[in-house]
Amino acid sequence: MEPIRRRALVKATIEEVGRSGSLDVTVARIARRAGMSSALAHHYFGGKEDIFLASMRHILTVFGAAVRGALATARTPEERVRAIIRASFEAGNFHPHVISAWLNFYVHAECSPEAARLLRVYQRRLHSNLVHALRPLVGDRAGEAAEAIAALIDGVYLRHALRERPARPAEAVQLVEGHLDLLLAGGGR
Amino acid sequence: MEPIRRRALVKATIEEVGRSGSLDVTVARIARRAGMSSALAHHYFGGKEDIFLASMRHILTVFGAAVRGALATARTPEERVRAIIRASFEAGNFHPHVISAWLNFYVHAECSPEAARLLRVYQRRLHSNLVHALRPLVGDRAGEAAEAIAALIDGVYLRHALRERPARPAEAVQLVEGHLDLLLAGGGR
Amino acid sequence: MEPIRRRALVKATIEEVGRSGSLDVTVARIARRAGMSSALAHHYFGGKEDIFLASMRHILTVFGAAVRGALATARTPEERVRAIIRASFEAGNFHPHVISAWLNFYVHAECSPEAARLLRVYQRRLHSNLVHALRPLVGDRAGEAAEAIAALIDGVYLRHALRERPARPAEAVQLVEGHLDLLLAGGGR
Amino acid sequence: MEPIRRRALVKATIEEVGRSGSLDVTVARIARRAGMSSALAHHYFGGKEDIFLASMRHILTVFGAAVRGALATARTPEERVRAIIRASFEAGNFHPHVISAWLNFYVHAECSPEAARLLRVYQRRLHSNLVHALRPLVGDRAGEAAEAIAALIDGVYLRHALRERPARPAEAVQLVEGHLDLLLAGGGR
DNA sequence: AATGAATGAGCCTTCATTCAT
DNA sequence: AATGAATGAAGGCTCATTCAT
Repeated sequence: MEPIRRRALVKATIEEVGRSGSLDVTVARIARRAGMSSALAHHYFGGKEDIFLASMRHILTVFGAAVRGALATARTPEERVRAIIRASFEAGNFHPHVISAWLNFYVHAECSPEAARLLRVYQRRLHSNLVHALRPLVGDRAGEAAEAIAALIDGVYLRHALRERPARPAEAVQLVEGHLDLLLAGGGR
Repeated sequence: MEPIRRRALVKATIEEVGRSGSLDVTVARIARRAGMSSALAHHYFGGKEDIFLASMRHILTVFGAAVRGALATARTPEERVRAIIRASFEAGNFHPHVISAWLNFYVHAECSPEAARLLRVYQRRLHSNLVHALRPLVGDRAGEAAEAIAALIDGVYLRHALRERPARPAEAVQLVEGHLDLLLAGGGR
Repeated sequence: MEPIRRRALVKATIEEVGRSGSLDVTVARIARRAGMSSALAHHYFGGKEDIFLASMRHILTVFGAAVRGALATARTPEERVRAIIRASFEAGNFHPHVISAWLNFYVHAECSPEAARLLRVYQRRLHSNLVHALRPLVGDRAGEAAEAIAALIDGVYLRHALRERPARPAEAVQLVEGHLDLLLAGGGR
Repeated sequence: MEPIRRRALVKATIEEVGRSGSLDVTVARIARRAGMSSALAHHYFGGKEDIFLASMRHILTVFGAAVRGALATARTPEERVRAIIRASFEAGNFHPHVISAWLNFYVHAECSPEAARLLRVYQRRLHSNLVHALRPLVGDRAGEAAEAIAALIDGVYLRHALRERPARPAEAVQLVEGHLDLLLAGGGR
């Protein structure tokens, strides 16, 4: 039972946070959407913060899996970079509720050490993946390039959280790949 | 007294929200930091939400003034774009507390219509400034280019909110201008 | 549990309002007298106003039941009128706390639409009962007669709310029946 | 200045209490309607309760004056009784706001000793006036008769407080005089 | 495994009241 | 005579959390 309940709660949390656009959702609401009592939610997780952390972990895990999956089929360095970008805006990750929940958790990291830790892990992995893929393409400037692409990805997420639904993954990808195109075209020398 | 008190409250709000990295700060805390009772804070503003909106308005006003000031001395289109970028990361705007408060208000706009309205005004103005400056440089692609630069600016802000203090305006500017450099170098053709 | 708690709260409300002679009683006081936390009171009712309305509804229900019960055993029109009068001052209704609570709710109806609605229902039912019983006795003048008796009942209640305890049902009945006696004696012609 | 300000406040209080149908009106509102600051209201009266008491005193004074005036022109005992009844529903007293304020103060007496004292004075005077006028008409039964008429007057007031505006003095008088008519017609023997 | 029952803690907000000017 | 400025106190309400069943 436990894993089923936990999954249901995580899903409900993302939906509820995503819908309301705020972490000020009651445990009772989340539990109700997950089809159980709030007492049970507390039983399976320690408390509200733990539910949030589990949800954040889930979002980051899904994201990581998407990147890993995309990287597996990439053959060239350039393909690897594009794979990371595309994975970032894949349907599963780029759903309005998920975007909003992601942003809320992101901000929540400012006052939750554990959330900050999770986020740093994600950022470091993304950065390392990007650097690894970019090095053969731009050499020493891989670090800055990775930083710019990561910022661009986060910025696009941020701006989508406020936009009217639904999100347009294709546009998002194009915007970030536009930067990559410039980088590869002009940056060769 | 009223303008003095209001200014003090806005300043205290930004500081308190910035420090804690969350909008879950009590009116009492804000008022205490501003050196008054919470009753007085409610007297001068209507309530908590109004204090937040006034603070957000203040941040956006300061930002707008910085951009306007920077634009005033720019002579060429390229200088105009760089002026906007630099103004975005000017010391006054790019203070850790301000960054954090800005981000929190940004997210708050997801569930506050008035905050959303304020944000849209800021976004539209930034976009229009960028497009106006970019058109002579990249022609039809000014719209996309503006979108990318704006996303980059927001992304850098977002990532700085999580970083350990203090912020590094110079690095931030360089990151965004790096994109502009690529754009202008590769966009000639 | 719910019905038990609700009953306890209604009872405590009437007692507390009756004792203090005012609706300015805190939910906490009411809840404490009912043996629970104020949070639970808010849980079972929506808020203070709902607690008041439920209490008013209870008073009017008890009153209505008393009248219905008394009418059931009345054989003649005159007995019906006297039954209504006596039921109005029956021990259950004419308890000092109940009188005071009733009066407070009555006045509260001036600024609470739902309370006003409840009161109108009670008034209309009382009026209709009286008219129905009086018609065979005074014909066309049943309407005015009902109005006078109702006003007399309310006036006696009002004046008892201020009196030192305890109430004297017998005197109250006699006062109203005195009017009825005059009506029936002089109204023959 | 003082008497002018006090009069203005009393008038504003009756209007404000009458309009809202509740004593839960802020001193600030009352003062604003009276065209002054709430601080000044506190200066002239000791506090909120004193403003209420002065307003109540004013209502009772006006009422008393109306009765005295009416009694002055009455020649026979019966005329005296009718004079009292008519004075009770005179335009000045029977204005919707005044009725509502009167009722609110009446109920307030349940938890304000001084208000209770004022009310008792009014009640005693009314009772004594009625008894004095009724004695020549109904002898020993003057006490009960006075009680009934007083209850009827209060009841009519009470019921008018809830009614839709405007009040109908004529109907009110007729209702109470109807009782008197019965009393004099049937009570002679 | 699951929940209804229950509460302590805390926050926003209101308002009568005071005081310096 | 008059008021703007200021606050302490208090109340309604919410909610995360606990616990007995």
